[in-house]
Amino acid sequence: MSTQSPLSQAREGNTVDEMLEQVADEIIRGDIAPGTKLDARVMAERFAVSRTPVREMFAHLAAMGLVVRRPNRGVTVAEISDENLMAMYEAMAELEAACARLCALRMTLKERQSLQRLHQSALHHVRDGTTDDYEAYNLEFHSRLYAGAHSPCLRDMALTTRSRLQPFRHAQFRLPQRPSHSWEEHDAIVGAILAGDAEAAARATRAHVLQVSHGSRDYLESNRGNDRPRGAHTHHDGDGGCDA
Amino acid sequence: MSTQSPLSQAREGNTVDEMLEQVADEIIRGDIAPGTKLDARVMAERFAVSRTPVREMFAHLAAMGLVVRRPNRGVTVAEISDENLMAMYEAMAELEAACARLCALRMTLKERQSLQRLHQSALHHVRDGTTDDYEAYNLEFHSRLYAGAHSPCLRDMALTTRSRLQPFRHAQFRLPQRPSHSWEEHDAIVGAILAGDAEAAARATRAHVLQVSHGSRDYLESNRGNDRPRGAHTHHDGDGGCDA
DNA sequence: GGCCCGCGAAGTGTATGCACTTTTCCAAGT
DNA sequence: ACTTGGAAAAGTGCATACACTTCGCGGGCC
Repeated sequence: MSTQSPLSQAREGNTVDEMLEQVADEIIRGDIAPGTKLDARVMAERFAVSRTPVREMFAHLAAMGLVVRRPNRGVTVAEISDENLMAMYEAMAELEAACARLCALRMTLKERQSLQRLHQSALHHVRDGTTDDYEAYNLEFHSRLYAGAHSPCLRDMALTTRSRLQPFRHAQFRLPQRPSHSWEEHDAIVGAILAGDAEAAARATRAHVLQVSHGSRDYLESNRGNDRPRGAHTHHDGDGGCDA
Repeated sequence: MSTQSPLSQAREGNTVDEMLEQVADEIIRGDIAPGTKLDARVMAERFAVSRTPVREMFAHLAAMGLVVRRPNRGVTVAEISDENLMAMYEAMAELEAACARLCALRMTLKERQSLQRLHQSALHHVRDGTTDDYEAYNLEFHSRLYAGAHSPCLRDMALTTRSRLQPFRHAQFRLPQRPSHSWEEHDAIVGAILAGDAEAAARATRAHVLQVSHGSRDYLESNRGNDRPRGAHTHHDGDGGCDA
């Protein structure tokens, strides 16, 4: 969108990346529900390009794990089985635990102070109870963990995995007492990091993420009966399905 | 390859994937050196296809991190700076440590026995000194760690990261006493896993991988002066470069 | 003699067309 | 009436064609 370029062909650095960012965001935000089929032609029309760059975007989305491409049957936004969801959360837990461990060892003084400030200032979100606000804080908190590890590769893996999990985490904090529990778990993590206790930070983070995963699973299960009765999670999928 | 289909168009499930597997393998095996430019046209001729599927393959390779695509300037097989190499090894260490931790907790009896057998039977490779044999054992050993964690997502991440590291590990075991040291480090890992000591397994694995990373770095540095004097690692690359 | 500008060739990115596969729907048979 | 075969339509995948960008080179200008 934005600058309506008068020319017609050859740029790529803009075309595909812009589409990719936009569509990926829509999937991650949940605007496009898992299981939806993405038609290459309507995508092409929507962005006023031909099907070729759309196909390339699909390839990127598939590589990110946000969509699934089956040989001659088009692409659908990824739909994760319960087992896979738990497996991904488990990987996420290990990833974040590793980050937290490194945070405890390597965060700069500024980063530690900033983390603590962020964490403390979020306390009123817990009381006021604005779910969206807490979710924003939560996102930022975890991002700080990824960054504080000072390991770009780990950070990227964590961000990627989080992106793939994001479509399945919506309304995660709707459960009444979840924000307060979450904040307390964060508190343990912050404490361990500030104290420089690497193993404790790892343990606390792992526990926290696994706790979140249980929330996600319960939330999904409670919705299985109402929202989509025709078993949307039945594709077996063979391998783990989280190559990324 | 295999069945030389007489037809001409529309199959994808074979065409791109076969090319991808083959080229990725060549990059991983080091047949194509890092920094080499891959010409889309000659690729197309080589596989007797048009440039379209070749481009798709390039997209996949880029997503795997094996090649770098610059806007209008073609693709080159990935060349990793020293800092990025170390960062990737660090991530690898955390990934493998997490796997080892889970191995200690969840490996079946059969897996434990099989791991120990593999490890013990490799002892003679250390003495006989066939580097290739030891490397094969080493690959298998680590693969068992990934699998034994029973976490498909972690396994895939580990395999992906290993693929990206592989081109830079060649002749890693050429250093005289490396196999013997490596075997002893493996021994510590196996011991911890068999004993069910999760944290010890994680520590031992992390230490082992970091040890390997130092070997890789030293090997690269010792070759920097001779093999490629015109500084092949100077691209700054901005972000971490291991989005996976 | 050295630097800069413009032109040409090589190569990348996108559009379009065509071949094949899958799916759907309708008709004929049981 | 239900199932089953097949044909048409929809949609994916590849090839080819074309537009634009980048890099290299030679001639003109300082």
